[in-house]
Amino acid sequence: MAIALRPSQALRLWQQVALHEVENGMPDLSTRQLSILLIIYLDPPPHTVRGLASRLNVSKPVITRALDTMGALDLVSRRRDDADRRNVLIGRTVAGALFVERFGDVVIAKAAELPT
Amino acid sequence: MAIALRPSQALRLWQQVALHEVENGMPDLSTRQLSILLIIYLDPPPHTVRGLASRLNVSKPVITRALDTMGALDLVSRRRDDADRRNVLIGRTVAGALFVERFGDVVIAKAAELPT
DNA sequence: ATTGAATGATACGGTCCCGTAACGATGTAG
DNA sequence: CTACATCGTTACGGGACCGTATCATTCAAT
Repeated sequence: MAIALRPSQALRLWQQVALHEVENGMPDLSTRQLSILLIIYLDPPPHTVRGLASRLNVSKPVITRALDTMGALDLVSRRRDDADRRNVLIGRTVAGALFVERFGDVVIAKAAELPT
Repeated sequence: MAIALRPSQALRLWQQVALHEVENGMPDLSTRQLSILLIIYLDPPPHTVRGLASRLNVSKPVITRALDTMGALDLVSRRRDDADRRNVLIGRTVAGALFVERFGDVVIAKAAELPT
């Protein structure tokens, strides 16, 4: 069944989750970076720079730079596609999977605490 | 009643909302900026630089810079406190209220579309 | 009046990100 | 073999943000 939220609940949920991330010193990801990360971890592979750029309606360098940053944080990985060596396949990492899983837990916890 | 979310729903919700913001070219706010914005619009005033820095567990310049950026976007306003002129009171703007309201609508819409 | 505390802003060097344009590497078609 | 297209990356000048330290302004207490 669909999830029904009232406006105050929706905004409060976002606030509580964002606050939790900031308070606990998690990486200060932008909306773009978070979008990319969640696509990689929620949608079926393969993921390429061009595919992500097209889906997000942004330029390719935006994706490259986001992958640079999140790669430095060990949240995503890159490797060449052996079938077509022009492509770069973007993959998951252990640290990234843990980050996403923990993030989901935060959302669930804050949703459970929402006032009626 | 509390909102119960399964892990896949929680993460998918975040993904869909983030994707919607990026696709539609909304300001690419960081988690810190979003936290500050939502505190200003959800929590009762007054809001000060020091109070926000303390609540978010970050330094004062972080708040000043975030207010600079979001002020340039006309999402928040600043004015001196006449009672204690050391303080700066952070307030809402029409554009900011519209942004937050629209954002809440996006969350509600994406939550309603979540698969069971 | 003087001292000290408190507030928010600014300066600094450094890193990240922006949009646009060009680039090297690789693949494809004639 | 020679164009040409595609892919991801890099270059560029500019802006935003970082953490730390310092600043001017304002208030409070002596």
